[in-house]
Amino acid sequence: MTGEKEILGTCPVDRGLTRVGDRWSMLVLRDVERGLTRYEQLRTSLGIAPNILSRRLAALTEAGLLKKRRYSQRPPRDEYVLTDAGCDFLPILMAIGAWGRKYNGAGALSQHFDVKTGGVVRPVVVDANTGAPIGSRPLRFEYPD
Amino acid sequence: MTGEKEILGTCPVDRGLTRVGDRWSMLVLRDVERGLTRYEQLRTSLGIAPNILSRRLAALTEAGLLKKRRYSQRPPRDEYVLTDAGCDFLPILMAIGAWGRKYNGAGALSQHFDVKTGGVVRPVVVDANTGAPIGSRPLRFEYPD
DNA sequence: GCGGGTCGCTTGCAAAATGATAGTGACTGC
DNA sequence: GCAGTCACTATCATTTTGCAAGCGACCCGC
Repeated sequence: MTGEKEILGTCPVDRGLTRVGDRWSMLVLRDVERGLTRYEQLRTSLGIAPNILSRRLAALTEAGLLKKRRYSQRPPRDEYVLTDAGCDFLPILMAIGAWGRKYNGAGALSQHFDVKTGGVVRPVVVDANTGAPIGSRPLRFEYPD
Repeated sequence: MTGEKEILGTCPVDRGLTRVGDRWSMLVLRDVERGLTRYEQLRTSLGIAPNILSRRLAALTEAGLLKKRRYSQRPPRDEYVLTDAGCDFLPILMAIGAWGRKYNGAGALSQHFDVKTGGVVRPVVVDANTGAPIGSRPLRFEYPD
């Protein structure tokens, strides 16, 4: 489906986008996170064409973000659950969501709340080493060579 | 070029992806961050077809992530620079890069360093309220309605 | 045991996006 | 003039997407 063969440059962003770099894939992951793990649930929630959904699910499975889980033997039916790689991608979706809210956020939007504190979650990308938000400190870019 | 008219659901992720949800757009932003702001620079760096690059630049400009800046009056030539919205998107690219490094990172990859500390930047998405990485605490999803 | 109904898809075909290649216009520098 | 650079546009083939219809394997009611 996807070629899976890529020349693979030195850019990690490119590497990441090779696996999930399209709208539907990300929206599928978002819905799976919300508990919509079955084909029909995803199809109706997203309003996506069935052949496209099949292809996205196969690509995401192939890419290692989702895996199939049999939830009924007879009739044989599978649902799609997040792998570790898939779970690790979710924070990125939240960051995209935060950006979307800020710059395209007119009207009422869905939100995440921290169960313990009850507060709204405000996703920010920080450098784990310094704790400082990315963009607040000067960075230097370095090529491997 | 892009329809620009969307029904706009209640999901902020969807809102975000409406503006940048494709591979080339993100790679363009990445390159602009690296200082490749001119058409020819972008085209040769990305290996993208000129018509596609034109369309992406127009879409990103329309979407408010880039703006044109005249750098030569005669001959009239523009370069593309990041707007505030564009700059705010960069941390997301770094998060995608971190994910790509982790799950698709064989071989030598380019990296960001903190100029002050000299250390490698490790982008993580945290909740600004608690400081805890997204995924480390239980969250609740809530629809507007 | 036959006629729905659900679920998870596949198939066929039209429409839209992408991509390769060639060309164009406005210059500059010689 | 004449070559060269830069930022594109135009044309067309290829690829991807999307819609609508159908299909196979069941289950459920009668």
